[in-house]
Amino acid sequence: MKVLIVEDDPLHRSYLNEQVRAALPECTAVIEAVNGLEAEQLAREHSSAHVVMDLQMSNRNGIEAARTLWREKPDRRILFWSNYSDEAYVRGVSRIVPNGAAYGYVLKSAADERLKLALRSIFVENQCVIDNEVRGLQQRSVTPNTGLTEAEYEILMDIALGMTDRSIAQRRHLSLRSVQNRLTQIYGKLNIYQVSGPQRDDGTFNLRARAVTEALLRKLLNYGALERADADLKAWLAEKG
Amino acid sequence: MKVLIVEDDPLHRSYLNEQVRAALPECTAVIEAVNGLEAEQLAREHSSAHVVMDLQMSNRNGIEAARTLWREKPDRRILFWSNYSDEAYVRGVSRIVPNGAAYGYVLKSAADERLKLALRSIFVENQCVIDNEVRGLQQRSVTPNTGLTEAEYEILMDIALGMTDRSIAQRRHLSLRSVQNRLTQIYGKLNIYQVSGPQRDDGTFNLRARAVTEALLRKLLNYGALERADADLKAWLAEKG
DNA sequence: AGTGTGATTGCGGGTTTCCGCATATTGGTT
DNA sequence: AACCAATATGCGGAAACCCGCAATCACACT
Repeated sequence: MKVLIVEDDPLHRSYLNEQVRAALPECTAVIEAVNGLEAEQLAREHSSAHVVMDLQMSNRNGIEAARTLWREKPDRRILFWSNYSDEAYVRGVSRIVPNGAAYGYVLKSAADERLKLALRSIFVENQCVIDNEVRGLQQRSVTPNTGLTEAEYEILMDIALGMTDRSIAQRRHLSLRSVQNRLTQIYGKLNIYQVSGPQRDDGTFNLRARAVTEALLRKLLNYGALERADADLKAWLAEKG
Repeated sequence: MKVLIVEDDPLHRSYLNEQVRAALPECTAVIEAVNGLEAEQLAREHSSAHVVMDLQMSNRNGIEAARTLWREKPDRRILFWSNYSDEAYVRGVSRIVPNGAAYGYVLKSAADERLKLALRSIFVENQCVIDNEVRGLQQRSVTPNTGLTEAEYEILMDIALGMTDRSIAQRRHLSLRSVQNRLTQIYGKLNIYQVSGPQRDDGTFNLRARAVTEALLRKLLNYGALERADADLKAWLAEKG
């Protein structure tokens, strides 16, 4: 068994290396990459290697790299090891995981034991291991009342990118009014109407802009998600001409 | 000499501890805090201690903590040790550093030697040490053409928070038109007008929203800055009644 | 005093956002 | 087939945003 470690922080990288060797005595080789780009190359050379990687990295982050890895080999086993349980990350991951692939999501704050267990479960037993905290998010986002639906999330990303209602309508194949309807739903769910005390709909807030802020503060959105979405948008703009 | 280490990541914390002891043999005690809140308390108990701390922490981040520390003791020496050189952080720090205080800003990616040197310069020689990369940002943001002025940055934060033109005018004691003028300046400097190819002022983008996105992507803004600004805004709203 | 640059403000008007109201359309249930 | 809830669409209007134009103010420099 070979394991590819993808992590930009040197301290964390060597810690991971240590843990992997301890947890997986059957592992014959540990390869290290310091960012997503390098990971994609090394993964091609070692097509049988399992992967454990960080999400937040400069020069191709974990989600983008994973997307590539899985596109090239859908049964690749990947363990995500991240500092954060932001909903943006969780959505990002669960959006790209191929059907039936085994993967894991462990927080860096977890104890050594938990990490080792996850390593064995995924790489040996071929079983998914999702951190409890993360699991909670996944549940909630399906429940309608609390979280945003996939469709709403999509529109939320679009206004976060700075698109107008009209261009969103065009991109998502909706009427202008429908886009606006979705927006009002989003505003409701994010509680934009009663920011700072009830009955405050004086015009202190621009709803659309405030929604984005609120989403960022709640970690529904984060830098990585924006970056990816912006790249997608640019691609769409280009093909639209 | 006593040194207070503030860092949430255990690996980084123990690394710092090691480096501090190696660089400063005259140091008699090393105290550790895992977040800003704890740091504030421990700093009160050890009022002579110098501080080295991370910026990105949950439960009171480094900038907020530093603001408190400096308010209570303006000549406290603080070395910021951060993963990132985002302009948002740099602005955040240089906005709160008291007149004449010695402080430092070193990136985590720096070599051991650089960190040790910085520790000695600040804590022993009482000299400022700013990482070169960071230094570059400080310069640029003063230069008018490239970066935003302090006034523009302020307004940018306000729209990022989702405020309307009118409430911004009220908050900043400007006329409505002046706010809008500043906004157009910002749009210009952030290149909102020619996103994705020149001569594209079709209505694909909502300028105000796009400006925020652009600022986030360029790391003029980040989560921590938003969080702080949002707290300030809430305070203002409360006092306004 | 005189001059000039740059920020501030007012006015007007074109565009976009936000939303109430009313009317399809869809998909699933009884 | 009848029904219901959720969603999509169209219309119209109040408010907000964006900005060109022009007058005023502030401040420095000569």
